[in-house]
Amino acid sequence: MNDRKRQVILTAQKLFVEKGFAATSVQDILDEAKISKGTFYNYFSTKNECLMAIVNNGKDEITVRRQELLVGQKLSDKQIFIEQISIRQQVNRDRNLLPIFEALFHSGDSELRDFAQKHHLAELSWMTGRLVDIYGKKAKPYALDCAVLMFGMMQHTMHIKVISAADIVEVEALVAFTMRRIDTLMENMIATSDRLFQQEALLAFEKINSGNNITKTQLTEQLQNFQQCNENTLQPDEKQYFEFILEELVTPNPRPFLIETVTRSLREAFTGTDHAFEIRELALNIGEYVAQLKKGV
Amino acid sequence: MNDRKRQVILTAQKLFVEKGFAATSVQDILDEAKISKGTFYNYFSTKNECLMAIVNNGKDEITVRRQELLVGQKLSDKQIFIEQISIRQQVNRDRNLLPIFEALFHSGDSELRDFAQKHHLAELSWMTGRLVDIYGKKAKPYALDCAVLMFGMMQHTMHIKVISAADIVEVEALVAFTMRRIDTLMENMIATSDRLFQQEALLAFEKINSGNNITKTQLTEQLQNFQQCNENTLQPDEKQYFEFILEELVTPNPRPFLIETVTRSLREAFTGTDHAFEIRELALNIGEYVAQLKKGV
DNA sequence: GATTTTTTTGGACTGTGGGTATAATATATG
DNA sequence: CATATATTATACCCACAGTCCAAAAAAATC
Repeated sequence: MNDRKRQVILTAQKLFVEKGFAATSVQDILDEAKISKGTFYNYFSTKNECLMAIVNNGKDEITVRRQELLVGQKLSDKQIFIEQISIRQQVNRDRNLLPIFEALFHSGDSELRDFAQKHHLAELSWMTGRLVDIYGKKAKPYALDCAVLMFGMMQHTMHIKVISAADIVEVEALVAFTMRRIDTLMENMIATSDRLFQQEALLAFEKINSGNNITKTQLTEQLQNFQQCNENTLQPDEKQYFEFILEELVTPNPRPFLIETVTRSLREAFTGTDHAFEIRELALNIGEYVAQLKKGV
Repeated sequence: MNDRKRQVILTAQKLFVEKGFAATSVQDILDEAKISKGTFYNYFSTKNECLMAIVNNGKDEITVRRQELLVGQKLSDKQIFIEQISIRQQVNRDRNLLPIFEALFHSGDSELRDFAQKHHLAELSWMTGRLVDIYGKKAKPYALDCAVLMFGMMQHTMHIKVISAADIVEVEALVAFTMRRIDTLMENMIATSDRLFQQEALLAFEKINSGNNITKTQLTEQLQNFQQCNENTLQPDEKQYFEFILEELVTPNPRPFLIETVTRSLREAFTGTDHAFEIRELALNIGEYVAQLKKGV
């Protein structure tokens, strides 16, 4: 993805936040981004595709930040989970993605609907896994139910808060409140063996979230490529991050923890710069590879 | 509302169910209902207004059927509540109102948004009141929270069931499942004094649901009017319903229970006939008046 | 039955917005 | 310099919401 295209995405995002998706015409985007119609339709084949790019962009941001939150923490830490959930709500709110995202579901366009559904199910699948991390193996048969319930409670409570309250919604307090509800529900559901979704459904969900595999070769190539392209502009200390990660990757037994920590620092160093996008994409792939590493062990 | 307009509403509804709101053009409605553009825009000033008429129509149906369920039952009966909730889900599903309704929220049009919000808040307000009926006075501070949570859980679970399951969703089982969750949550929230919405919010909600007042004069006029208009076509036993209700209304102390029972029978007798619409409107007003009666006592 | 009023008709017309097509121009790449 | 690719500007097509209006049909009124 080139700079120009990114610029267009950011412009479109800004307009969608301000005016809403439906109310923003392609012409508005052209005027604001100062590009011609031809260029726009060179980047995106439809207005919908532009929207999907924005949503994907937000999704990447969420994924990376969630990975980073877990660096050096226990998977069973409830507070971390609360923060991970909050990230989603915050990013969605900052970018006004909530209404946009919801609009996808109910748009006549089946392409958009499928896209939204896939994202939604991926989120539920992730939540289900995390709930098992937190409540342990005995929670597994009820985790999908609880994830669905939790998502519904949060989403709706947020919605009502937004439309009924004058004051700003404290996302993390809201998530924590919902989490306390899940504490109660999970215990009760285990005790009474009461659930709605069958194990089969869970399996179908698991498939969805199997991320894109990435090989060591692909990853090192990406890193080296970035290094070379920016050889002259990179600060010496910034270069060190790359060198360390590359060295660690070729080690017979790369240490996941170290890679994660350094990657996080790397991303922090580049936040707000012109390279933020590319670095995030790198971080995403590094995270993906590290996850594979951990699974392999 | 004349017959023709009703016919148009039903046709539009059918098309919206089949193709979705956005994907149905006004022209489609004209063709299907075999009316001209002029007529359509004589009835509704916009396509949105047509949609709102459909939604209101569904709402009336729900309200009347909910009233009828309570005839001769205790307000605290949990099963009745479950059925009342199920009615909403069923009517919405039959008429495909769910996606339509949700689409309103996220449409660029602020008029539609307000309309949807008002309906939504009214539903929450109703649920809040019913939860107090069921769990008693001590539940009052937590009833709004629980209503919001319950709505969110149901809506979302339904959504996931629909998009993930091949089999038909058993609405009532789903509602009952959610109700068991609320049993647990309510008890726990009371025990821990844990809630999110403040009392003020609840007061604001209560205002919304204060129905339209109706006077005894207005009601009797409506009843007599219908009687006269259909003097020749009404069966003798059908006439008896009207006569009884009218007599009971002028009594110094009308008995709510009797009026409700007879009204229900009246509506059943007319279900599926050409007068179903008008009778439902009458039943709605009778229910409203009876509610006032009960409050006064 | 004639007259007036209301409703309906159907088509022409406007404006907006998504998307296509294309010839000319600019920018990079080798 | 030459060739490939990206960008621009503009005109154009189509679908659709909504307006306008004069004529026809239907209903109400006398």
